[in-house]
Amino acid sequence: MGRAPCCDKANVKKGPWSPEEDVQLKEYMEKHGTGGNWIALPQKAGLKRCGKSCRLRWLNYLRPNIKHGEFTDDEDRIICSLFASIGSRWSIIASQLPGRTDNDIKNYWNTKLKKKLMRMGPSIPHQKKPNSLSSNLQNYYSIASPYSSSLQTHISSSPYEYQCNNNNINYYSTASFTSLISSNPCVGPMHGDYNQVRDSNNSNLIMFGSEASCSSSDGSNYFSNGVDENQKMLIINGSDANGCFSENPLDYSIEEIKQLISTNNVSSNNLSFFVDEIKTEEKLMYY
DNA sequence: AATATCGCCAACCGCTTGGTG
DNA sequence: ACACCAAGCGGTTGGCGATAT
Repeated sequence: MGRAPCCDKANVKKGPWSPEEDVQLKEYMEKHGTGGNWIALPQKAGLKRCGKSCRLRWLNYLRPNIKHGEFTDDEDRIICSLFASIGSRWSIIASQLPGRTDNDIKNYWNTKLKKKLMRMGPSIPHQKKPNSLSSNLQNYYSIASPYSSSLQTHISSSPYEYQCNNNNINYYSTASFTSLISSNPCVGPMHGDYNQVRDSNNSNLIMFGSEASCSSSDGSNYFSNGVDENQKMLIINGSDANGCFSENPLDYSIEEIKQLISTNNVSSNNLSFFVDEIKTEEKLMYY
């Protein structure tokens, strides 16, 4: 017993879409939208296609504001960073890259980005050399990328970390961002405003700062300081999404972080991170 | 010049999720 | 609580152009 087909396979066209079909679908969508039912759409639009096929064609290619072509370095970094923390959840990753589709990002990762990273080894662009403080630490790292597509704002936890090539992108220190959110309760919820460290077995997750989503996958269900046994997660300065941000994670020195790791029984074997000096502050990066 | 291999990406398949009655 | 169904999602495939042999 197989799964019932979603449409009459004998009477639907498969394979690449012709320009005529594209026009037909686009015009129908612009006039009527889906009407909340993709399955019924092809017949209404006069297309000999399966509803799923129409949906995919619209979402991945025809809908407005789709961005095609080369990925920027910033996009690369966001993808790497999110992949490191949540894995291949392409739709979530895509939600942080305006104009990009999950399919596009998935293809890009599988065909190019993964290979590019393998060529580069554990480091990725914007890495700074570990300084003397981190001589006993490995130099795995990735960027911390607090990011919000809803604000169209890429927020760095330090205004000094990223090259700003685009005047439309604003950069905030964590402190100024916290203040921005506190004074604008209508802004948000924000997603991914956090820094993490994982050990090399990918089993211990240490989370700094605040997190805004209500999904548990990124640790946001664990808002208080302490260790979560199931997730093997040490939350430092955790807080919730609704404007309730805690103190700046940069306030911790590396010695204090080590102390927290040790007193909370998080295994420090092969813990892979390094400290990056920005001005006089110590900053943890995560991989 | 002919053929094989590679790289890319649009599209498909089927499982999971979430809404509804 | 349960069944049903459409949408969402991610892994995989197939076709096509580019490159290598």
